[in-house]
Amino acid sequence: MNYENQIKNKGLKITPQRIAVLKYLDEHRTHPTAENIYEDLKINNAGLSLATVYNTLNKFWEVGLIKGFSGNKNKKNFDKNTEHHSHFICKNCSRIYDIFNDQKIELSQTGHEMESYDLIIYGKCKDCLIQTKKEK
Amino acid sequence: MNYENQIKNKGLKITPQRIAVLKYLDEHRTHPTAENIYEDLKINNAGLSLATVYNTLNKFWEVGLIKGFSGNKNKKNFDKNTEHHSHFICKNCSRIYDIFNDQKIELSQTGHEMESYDLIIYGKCKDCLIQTKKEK
DNA sequence: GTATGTGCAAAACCTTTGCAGGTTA
DNA sequence: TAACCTGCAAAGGTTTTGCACATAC
Repeated sequence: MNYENQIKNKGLKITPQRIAVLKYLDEHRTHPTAENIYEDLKINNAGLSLATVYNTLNKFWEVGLIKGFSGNKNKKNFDKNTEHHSHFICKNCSRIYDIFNDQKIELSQTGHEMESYDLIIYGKCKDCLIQTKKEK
Repeated sequence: MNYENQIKNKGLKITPQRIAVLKYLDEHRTHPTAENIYEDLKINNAGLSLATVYNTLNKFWEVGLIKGFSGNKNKKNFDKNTEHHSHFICKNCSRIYDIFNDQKIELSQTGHEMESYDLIIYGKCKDCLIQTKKEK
């Protein structure tokens, strides 16, 4: 489905800014922050403002087009919504990896009702592990 | 183990402020924010500053005495570190529940090395579910 | 005695908001 | 046309920092 329709299907109006942000998130699976998106897009979209990026991200999140999560710092990272995946954050290089895992998260006998979850796994990533070994 | 020793064992100096913060987190399993802690403690610890609460929390987090996570808003919640537990956040009432689950989180065939994880489950809590039923 | 921690206020930082003007359906 | 969206600048809220003083070991 093209970007216009994805936006339209959620009952949102189509604007060039929204298309640009959605396209960006679709093409950059690096879990960018609002600022990352703004910095990259403002070059080609003269006049795009950071406030609009935030507004757009929040709207998209609200309707489920994307997901936001709090990674390393106090910044939020955004991700085009691909259901049921988790994130691995390397404590060394801070890169964020997608983890597609068929592990089912369960909420046993609590009486609560699960709607969604965020799973963030911290550790040392493959690349940094290799680097460490080389240094030894 | 008493608070003094827990702090000392991590190589940190013992100060009245640190003991107070650690004690507070031990006795209040409500996942308070830095501000919650500060507001409650300043009554009995005249002169305790918010900056010190932040410094202390960050130090404790660094050495693993406590854990921080980003719950609902843009605030951080803190938690005395009890290994292997997750959090359930009610989308309705915003309460945060501890979930002790023997489910093992695995990181299959990625090549990365897991050190820890944060699992936050969102949904509707027991109490709010009952409330909803009553209203019907 | 030296390294570390604390308190204060200011700064830094991220995110939201009000409003006027512009755009979409 | 009516509702919605954008951009700007300003405000809001949270967290960090610099520095002088105090404290722990």
